Amino acid sequence: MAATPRQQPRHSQKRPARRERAIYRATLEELAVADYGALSVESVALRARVNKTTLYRRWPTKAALVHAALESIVDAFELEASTGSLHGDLLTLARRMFKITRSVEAQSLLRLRLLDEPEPELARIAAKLQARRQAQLARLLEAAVDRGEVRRGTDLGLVLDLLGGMIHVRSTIKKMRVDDALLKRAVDILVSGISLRPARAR
Amino acid sequence: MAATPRQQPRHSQKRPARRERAIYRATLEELAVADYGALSVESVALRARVNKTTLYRRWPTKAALVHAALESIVDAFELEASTGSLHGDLLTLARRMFKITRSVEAQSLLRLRLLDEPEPELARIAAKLQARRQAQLARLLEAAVDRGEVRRGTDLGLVLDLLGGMIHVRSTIKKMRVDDALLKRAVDILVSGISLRPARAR
DNA sequence: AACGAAATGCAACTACTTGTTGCATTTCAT
DNA sequence: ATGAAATGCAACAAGTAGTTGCATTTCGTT
Repeated sequence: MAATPRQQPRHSQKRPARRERAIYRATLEELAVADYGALSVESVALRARVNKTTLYRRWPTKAALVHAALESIVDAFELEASTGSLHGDLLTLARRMFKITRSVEAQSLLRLRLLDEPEPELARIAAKLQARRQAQLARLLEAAVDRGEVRRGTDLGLVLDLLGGMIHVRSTIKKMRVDDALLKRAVDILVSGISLRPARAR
Repeated sequence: MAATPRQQPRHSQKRPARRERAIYRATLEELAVADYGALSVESVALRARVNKTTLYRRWPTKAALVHAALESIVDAFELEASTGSLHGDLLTLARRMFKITRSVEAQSLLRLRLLDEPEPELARIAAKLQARRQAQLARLLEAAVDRGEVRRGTDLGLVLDLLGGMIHVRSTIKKMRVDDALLKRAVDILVSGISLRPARAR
């Protein structure tokens, strides 16, 4: 259940050794294509080109390994500048959401959130990471809201989940192609739905 | 890989024996709380109060068992009458979606869709079932569309996925409470987004 | 009610996967 | 160059998955 290797690494602790990072990456990659239940420490070892004893020595259990890999995810990213319009900002947001959705990190985080059963702790951590990421995304909308383009009382979290949920369902679950035209159509609908000015057909 | 028990049951074939149905149900229930990867034939046997040899004899592999359980899902349900307005019909649709989302069947279908890796066949079947269900749901919107309340050229599939995606993310992934007020707010946004008449704050 | 075929339960077993340990070899800060 | 820490390797122990033979039960048929 340890979140970090048992022994303090003697190398410079500043950045995790590249081997360690390779292992975390391999773990997440495995988790992006397979269940947590189906994930085996050996498969991670194989992918990371490392002996399985190495893994077992540093992380006593599968859960500990995944835990550490999770903690290694840094979810900071740069925020784009505001485009100056609600429509533009929401589209920027949608594109960013889509990009994130397809990442290895997001895929494995999803698997862990769905987990919840044998390792609730992992589900909790995954949830926290995703919440943080979502909060960052939400800031992309702030500018438009501050500009007063959005109808008062609008539930912004809901708008985010409408957009993000659609992207998630189409991309991850239905494995449909999600292109920019689709994102634009979705944003069109939502903008007409929440903007102050009466909706007009585009 | 057999979808049905190896031997023809000698009993009346009309309806599957109740034991068989109990086994399928146990399989889906297990699948609703655990990975496909973590799913074990023994756990299904335990839940169904049946000896594991019985399962192994009738379905040679775990995949075959799950396959059969999947096929046993009947996804017909009654369609509510139209409420006479786009808003009302969409709300009815949303409520129905939410109800379905929480069902054992939907939970296990989701797990199988996410699978795709060791058993693409299962993912394919799960996809087909969900598509059929979605098509049924879409019919709830037909009335409103026929009435001409919806803007021409509106991508109805997209609207469905906006709504359904949000419900899925909130309910299944984030495990947030989804109440009727939330559904109403979502429908409000979407209706203003797609209806012909200029949107008005409610 | 009685018979017999099919299905099930039970227990023992094999095969495979997972996790552990001892020892030789490599890595790396000093 | 040296030694402590980390790794690889191979052999092992433990646990889980799947199989088999046989006794018992179930249930349609007569």
